[in-house]
Amino acid sequence: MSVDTTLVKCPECNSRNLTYDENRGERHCNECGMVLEESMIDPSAEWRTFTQDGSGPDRSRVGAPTTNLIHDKGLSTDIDWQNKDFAGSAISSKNRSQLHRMRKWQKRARTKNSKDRNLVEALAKIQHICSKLNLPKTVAERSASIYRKALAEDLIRGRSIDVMTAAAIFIANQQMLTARTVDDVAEVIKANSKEVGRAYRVMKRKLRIRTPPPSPMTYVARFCSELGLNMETENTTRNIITMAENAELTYGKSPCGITAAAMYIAGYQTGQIRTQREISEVTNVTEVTIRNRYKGLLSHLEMDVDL
DNA sequence: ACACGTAGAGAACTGGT
DNA sequence: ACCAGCACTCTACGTGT
Repeated sequence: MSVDTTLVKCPECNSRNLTYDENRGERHCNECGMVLEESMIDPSAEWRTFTQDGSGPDRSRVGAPTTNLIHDKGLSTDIDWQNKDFAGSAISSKNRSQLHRMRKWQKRARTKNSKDRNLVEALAKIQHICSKLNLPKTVAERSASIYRKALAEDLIRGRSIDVMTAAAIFIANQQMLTARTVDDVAEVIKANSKEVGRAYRVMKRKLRIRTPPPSPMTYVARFCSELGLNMETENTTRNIITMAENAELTYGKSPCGITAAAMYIAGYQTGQIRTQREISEVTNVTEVTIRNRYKGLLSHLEMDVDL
């Protein structure tokens, strides 16, 4: 997290107190919690430096950086479509047909086997889904790398590319704490979230990938913003979650459920009341679960609230 | 409209065999 | 590899304010 004071003011409350969160690719206001921009430019380094300690201004750049998002990592050669030679003058008709054949074979050689073709399709899909979800490029890159591993381990065959790309993206999202839910990812590819969840678990197990256990805290900024809750309520929500985690009330429970319940309680404490229905719609947690969770929180934590 | 509580189903994890 | 038991959430419903 870095605080950026040079840019815009919050359109909601005119505060200049804005925070940019690299992981989420979001800028939000610290006063009112408004999310200002959701798909910002990923600021992370895209090329390496060649100085001794790896820092410093000497950023040598030879060619484009390699990327997991192009199936051959962007390292292949393209033959220009123009029938011009290096000096720009036209190529004779004799050589033109040869060039045409070369282009054709170059294209075929680039995507030579079924795995390559699968990868080409999957990588395009990953970029599409990530952009729909406003996920930063770092997440897309990581998803691509996970998908490559899955393909190498033969986990894709017999499963839908859509679902497997979604699963890879969800793993990356969990690792980078970007606060998207399985439902979010599944919705883009119009798949059942249970399928995506299943693929997600299979992938994690077979590739021995570990993701940090999701904390309810991850979703606070996003859900509070979507519910139009101010900073006071958001901070109160965080306090409640901290207490719940310290009291070990969160293990084995759905993190969104805890977040939902904490927001519900926080609303009554600060006067920014949202109905269970409203919270349910934003968090995708049923009202029943919100009730069960907030009852549990209230009975185990000492809080002064009248609901 | 909102909140509450319950019953049954289903998915996922664990531990046993 | 299969199965039973477990805690949790969801759907669907009736009831209460």
